[in-house]
Amino acid sequence: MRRTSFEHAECPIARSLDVIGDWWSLLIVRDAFGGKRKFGDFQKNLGIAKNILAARLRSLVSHGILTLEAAEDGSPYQEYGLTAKGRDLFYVLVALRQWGDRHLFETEDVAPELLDRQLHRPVGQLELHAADGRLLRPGDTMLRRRRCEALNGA
Amino acid sequence: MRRTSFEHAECPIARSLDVIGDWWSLLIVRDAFGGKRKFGDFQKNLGIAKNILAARLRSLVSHGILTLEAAEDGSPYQEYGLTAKGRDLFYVLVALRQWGDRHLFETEDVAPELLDRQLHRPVGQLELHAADGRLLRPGDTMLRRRRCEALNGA
DNA sequence: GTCCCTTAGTTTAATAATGCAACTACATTG
DNA sequence: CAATGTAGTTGCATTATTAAACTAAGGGAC
Repeated sequence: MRRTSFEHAECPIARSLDVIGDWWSLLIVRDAFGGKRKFGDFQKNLGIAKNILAARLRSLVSHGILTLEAAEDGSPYQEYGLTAKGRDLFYVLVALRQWGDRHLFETEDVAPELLDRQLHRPVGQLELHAADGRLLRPGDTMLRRRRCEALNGA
Repeated sequence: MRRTSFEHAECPIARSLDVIGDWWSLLIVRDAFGGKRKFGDFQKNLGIAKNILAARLRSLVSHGILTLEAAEDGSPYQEYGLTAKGRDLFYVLVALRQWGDRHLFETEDVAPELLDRQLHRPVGQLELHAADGRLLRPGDTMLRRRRCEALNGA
């Protein structure tokens, strides 16, 4: 592991990156969203070395992002599935997808489109709103260290 | 570089991760949002090795996420600043922050709070909306390979 | 100008992570 | 029972990261 000094970082971004900030974890989660469930599915689709994939899947399971359960379709093997915590990475994946769409594609090659499953129409951009509903843009926010009630006794 | 097979991946998530998916780049961008601008600021705050920081800053500049310009405050050194492309990583950082907040903190240790700079009140959760305004949740989306106009001549 | 301090890196050598290929284990198919 | 498919593990070479020492350039004190 790297960045040991951040293991108990107070910053949630650093903590998140310690869990899913490596080269493969988010791609595995992306494929899990895409319906992949078996070791071989991930391996073939990602082209990742099998030992690395095994280590990543183990890590994701140990962090409660994936579960490893017996397959329901009768196959004798086990399947990896997203937990609620793993499904909640949806917004991280969408943010990465939309940033990549906006900044990493030329007009020639076009990214696949993210569609609403009901309407089959493109979804909007991720939005962050203030308490009063105003749309917030980059730089419209600040951080405040939250007060720790545990410090002064009760 | 790793994952060379994904260098021209059609998936915008994979492309994004190729650019900012390493262990340090997003933390550097986070600190840039926090006002850090000089090499030493990043180095002290992150505890990163100086050669790695130099390599990452070079990479971020070469990808158009940071710029390296003469400092405005008269100091003889240069400063790193976010470009529009870099500022647009805001949503990725917020997504990681909110996921970490929700899943990586116990009741005892609390993450710093993201506030609206105007109201000084906590911001809402990132939202993804369908074309008709419906709020979309994890799994409510699908992908469609966009059609390539270049293929059939005109 | 010389000495020393700060800033911003580079270089070097040790350590850790990754990738590749071969191998194991187990269950099914023929 | 041999062949095949799935899910890994093991060993080794390659690559990335780290820490520490080193370089270079500017500024201030004298």
